[in-house]
Amino acid sequence: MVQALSRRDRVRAATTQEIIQTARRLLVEQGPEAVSLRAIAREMGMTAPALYRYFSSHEELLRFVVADIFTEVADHVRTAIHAVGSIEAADSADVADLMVLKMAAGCREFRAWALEHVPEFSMIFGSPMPGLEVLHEIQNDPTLDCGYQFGQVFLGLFGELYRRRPFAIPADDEIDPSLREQLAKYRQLVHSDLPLGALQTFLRCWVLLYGTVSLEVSGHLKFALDDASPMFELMLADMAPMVGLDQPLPRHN
Amino acid sequence: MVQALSRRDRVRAATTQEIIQTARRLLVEQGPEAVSLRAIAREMGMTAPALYRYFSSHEELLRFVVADIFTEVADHVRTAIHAVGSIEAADSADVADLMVLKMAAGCREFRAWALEHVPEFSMIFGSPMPGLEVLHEIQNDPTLDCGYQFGQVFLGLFGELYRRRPFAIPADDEIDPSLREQLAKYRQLVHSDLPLGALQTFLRCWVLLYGTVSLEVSGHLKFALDDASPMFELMLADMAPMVGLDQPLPRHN
DNA sequence: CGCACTGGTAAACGGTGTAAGCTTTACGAT
DNA sequence: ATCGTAAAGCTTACACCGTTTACCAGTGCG
Repeated sequence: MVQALSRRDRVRAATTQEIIQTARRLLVEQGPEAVSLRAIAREMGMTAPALYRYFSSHEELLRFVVADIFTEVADHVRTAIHAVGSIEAADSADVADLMVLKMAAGCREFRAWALEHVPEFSMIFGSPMPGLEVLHEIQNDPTLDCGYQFGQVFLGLFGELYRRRPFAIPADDEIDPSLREQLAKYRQLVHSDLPLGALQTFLRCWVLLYGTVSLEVSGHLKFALDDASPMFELMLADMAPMVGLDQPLPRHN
Repeated sequence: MVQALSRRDRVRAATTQEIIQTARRLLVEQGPEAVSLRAIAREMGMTAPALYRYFSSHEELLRFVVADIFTEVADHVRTAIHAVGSIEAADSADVADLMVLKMAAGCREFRAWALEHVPEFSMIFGSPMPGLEVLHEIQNDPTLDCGYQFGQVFLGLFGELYRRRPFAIPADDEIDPSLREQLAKYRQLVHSDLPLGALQTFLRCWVLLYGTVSLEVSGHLKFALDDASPMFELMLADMAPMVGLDQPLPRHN
């Protein structure tokens, strides 16, 4: 099924990638408004309409940029999780503890990456992309897949934590019926074998993590706090009991 | 000190208001990109440069729009809180319960307003406005005051709840020193007499509420849920113990 | 009356995304 | 090896955008 790439196709892919990277550089160096077709083309020694050979519109180009950012943050979080230690190297009794450490490391890395990459973070998690409703109908939307991959990083970790050291989750019949139905659909979508209650807990954790980081990064906490890191740690403390810990998610030094 | 407005000044204020309302209408009907000076002017039967008689730039106009939206959502929440019942009419024993109902009503109204006014919500709580850092140094920035007023609605309610039925809060020396310092500054800024621990709890509640609503409105929960209302209710259930309740924040019918 | 100010205009500058058409280059199949 | 074709540039053009400038019709006031 998969065709070997011809030389021309490889050149094309390389150029496509270069366009995306140029767009990202402009985003970081000069802000979101600077990411114009003309600016990108200028930066690459081309003219703006030439970019239409690679992307059908400005918006599509941006969606590829978003996808690129998504995979980067996913990689960062994955790496941070992995750096905590490997499961094989640990005593089987310590494995559960290790998973907890990985969880904390993943969350903290997510925040750290966000704070170091504010424009990128705003791009992928900021206000709804123009034409978001339509976006869900697009077939080859790269953001969907990359967003999915990103979610899998956290969900995979969460699932493993649950398997290694099961914590209290609501039984199926304790879950709001409407929510239960949606969770079932979601479980199927992400090919998970976790109980619905675990998925509910997972989503609650994600809301907590996203809300805290997003609020801090967007600057909408500045009215009260200059440095929101203590609030982030408090959030982690809130998250701990959700996954069956008495202690806040510990630091891994 | 306050001068009576001359007739001309009243006309001017009315026109200013009409510009803002036109901008809001365009925002709602045609999305954020449609709020251009030319479009506003066209809509009002004027030309774009005429708007410069009222606002010094496009961005300043937008900041006034944001301020307008802020006061509207604040009014909505305030009204919803008030509609639950007046304190005078209640038995003194029921007053505390009443405050809890008001709290729940305020949070739910905030979400309801956000869902009914997605473009406006994205405008005031979305990704950081271009040049946000500078924004804090502007003197007559209307968004600062209106954002403050908005915060006071929730903080006032929270404070009254705490006074009527004090709940467990961390003592000053249990608070992270860095956070304690910032909370002290914040308390002074908002002229509150609440203990620092209460302010910390308040901010945690706000992070929870904002994060949940923002995630839902921006559509970044769609990957899992079509209807996020059950998650919102779960969030309210999480919030309840923070303010000393065993039961989730009850509904007021 | 004359003067200054207010609130509008049109024109223009440099910027944007995008569409259309033309040219050159280079690959692939015959 | 050649020829057709498609890819990947280019230029030009259009309709927008925010903003500045210069100009002009009123209005209110000394």
